[in-house]
Amino acid sequence: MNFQQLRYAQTLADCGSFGMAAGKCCVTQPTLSNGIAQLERELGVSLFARTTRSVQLTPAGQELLPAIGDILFAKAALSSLAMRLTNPEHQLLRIGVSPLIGIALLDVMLDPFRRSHPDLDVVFREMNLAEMIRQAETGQLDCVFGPLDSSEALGTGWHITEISREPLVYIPQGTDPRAATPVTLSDVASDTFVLVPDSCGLTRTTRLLFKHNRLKLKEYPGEAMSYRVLQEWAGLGIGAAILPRSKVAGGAGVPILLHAGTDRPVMIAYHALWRQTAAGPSAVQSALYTYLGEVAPAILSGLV
Amino acid sequence: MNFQQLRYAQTLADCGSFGMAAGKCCVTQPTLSNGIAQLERELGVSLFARTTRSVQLTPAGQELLPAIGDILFAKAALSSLAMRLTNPEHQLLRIGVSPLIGIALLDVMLDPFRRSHPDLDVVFREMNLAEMIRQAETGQLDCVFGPLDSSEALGTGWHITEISREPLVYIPQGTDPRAATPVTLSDVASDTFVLVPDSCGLTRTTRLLFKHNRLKLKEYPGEAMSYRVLQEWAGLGIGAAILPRSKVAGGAGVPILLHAGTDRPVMIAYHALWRQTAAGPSAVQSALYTYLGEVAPAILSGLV
DNA sequence: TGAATTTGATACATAAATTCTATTATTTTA
DNA sequence: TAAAATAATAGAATTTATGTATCAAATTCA
Repeated sequence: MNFQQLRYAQTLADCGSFGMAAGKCCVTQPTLSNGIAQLERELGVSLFARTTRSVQLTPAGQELLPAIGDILFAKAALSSLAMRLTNPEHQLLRIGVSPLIGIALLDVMLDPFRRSHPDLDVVFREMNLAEMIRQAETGQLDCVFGPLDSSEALGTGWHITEISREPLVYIPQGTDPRAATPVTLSDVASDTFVLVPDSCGLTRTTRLLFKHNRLKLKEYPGEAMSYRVLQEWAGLGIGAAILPRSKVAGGAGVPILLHAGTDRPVMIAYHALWRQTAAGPSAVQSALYTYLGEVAPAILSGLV
Repeated sequence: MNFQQLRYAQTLADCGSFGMAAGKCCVTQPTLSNGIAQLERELGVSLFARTTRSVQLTPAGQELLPAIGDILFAKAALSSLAMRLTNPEHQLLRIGVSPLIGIALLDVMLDPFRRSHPDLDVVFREMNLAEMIRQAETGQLDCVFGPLDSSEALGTGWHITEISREPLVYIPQGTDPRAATPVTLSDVASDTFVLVPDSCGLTRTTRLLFKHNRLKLKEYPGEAMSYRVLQEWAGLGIGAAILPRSKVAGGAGVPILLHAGTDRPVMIAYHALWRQTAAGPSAVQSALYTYLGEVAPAILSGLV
């Protein structure tokens, strides 16, 4: 096991293709292919299910990928810490990201900011929403991104900025030939819904949505391991599902927007969140927070 | 940077000699020497101060070593997680250790336990006491070891076992030619004391000790970076110090035991701590907890 | 004071690994 | 059925890591 192989695995999970991941890692496709094979051999499990047309994470891969991310995060932290010892100008921003938003999107959003701060390292960590908030609280993360609710019960001293929002869509159970016209929450409240594990924040958002509309959410007892699996299960007739529009896989046709009581579509809001420290923010933190309020939403609105 | 080099650095920091560390890592001394040199070159800082007779961590090394430990901990977690996927019998115990106790000691203490559980991985993480307790609370660690006070304010559902205790010794300020007879706390309460950063638990223990005896602790404003530095500073006349007996470096002569009011020596107690989970402990956890109560103290009493 | 010992660094040859180019096998697409 | 796309394999070249032998410096002890 080496850091290169772990980076290959992380990139491949992002890209979904050996060739594309190889390009991103600046190596040839066989090199990446070998690296992944070697890592899988050492761990004793297949991380990726390959067909000649696609690559997907196996269930084992989905379980192990966060642990791989932890290693690379810790490595980046070490490098950055060392950098700061030789160059006190050097700054580090540690950012937590909900899997619902994903590192890839944040990476694009913060790209202009990173360019304008050459002495800055930004390290991302994709993790459980609750754990993320705890780490921001203890100063282990400088900023976290996730689907927060406005009614969020946070302690004092938090700053919160909405950076983007998008509509939620309804995935009907089975191959429901329903026209792609919006449905209201009460229309579908009698369905049984398949949910993902409550770590990214989507499950909690869904539950809160029903609660705020005074509806009872009927939950399917099993949990889908990914957004893709969620849709598969819905297609197989196991239950209906609710997803942000950007997470709906392409082949599914026109998505069915969810509406609350009136004509208003139900939106999921993504927030940036950070905690006010006693010492006050550093210069780079201040710059980031300004950027998040002013520039970032414009970039995201063109992407999501 | 690679995992081998990080392991070299961690082992070297433990051993204090290239030759011994090389032996522990099963490589030759030049290999380890090269590995360390390469790591230092990549990080851009010296981690170790070498003389021809000894190796010590530099201040930079002391700052970076925990980050190195984090990487190796994350790697062990990944390996163990993968192992459990192929062999469900396989168990993982994640153990947090206060720097005051040190991984080396725990390693020896748990050795018989590990031998009797072949399908068990034990990974150690040396860290801040407060952070450790938090991680035990959220289930990220199975058991933590540190100098807890009996008056410790913990939530409900915690188990706590004393595994060992040892006397505290008083290091006088300067080359005080005081006879090595015990002193009482009130004898020395007027001294100014040098302390270490409040992460291992010794500083908190010292403060509590004074508080419980209704004495005011005069603290030197700077912090010594290690127990060795603490003694150096005391020797230089910067202030007095209080240390567990096992942490006193050899050359200092007969240590001066601290007594509370009566003849009773002041002891520091080391505890094992774990949190009762809703699901109840696994078989291996139960076995560990029994071991900690019955076998471990006997082993430790012969070592500390 | 000086020889013996201990410690870490260096040089160089060898062994191992990584990576690349070229090619193959398989599946999907048109 | 041909073309295109994808991942795996083979083999050579390169790079990296390791071990043996040796050196330089400091300490120990007679």
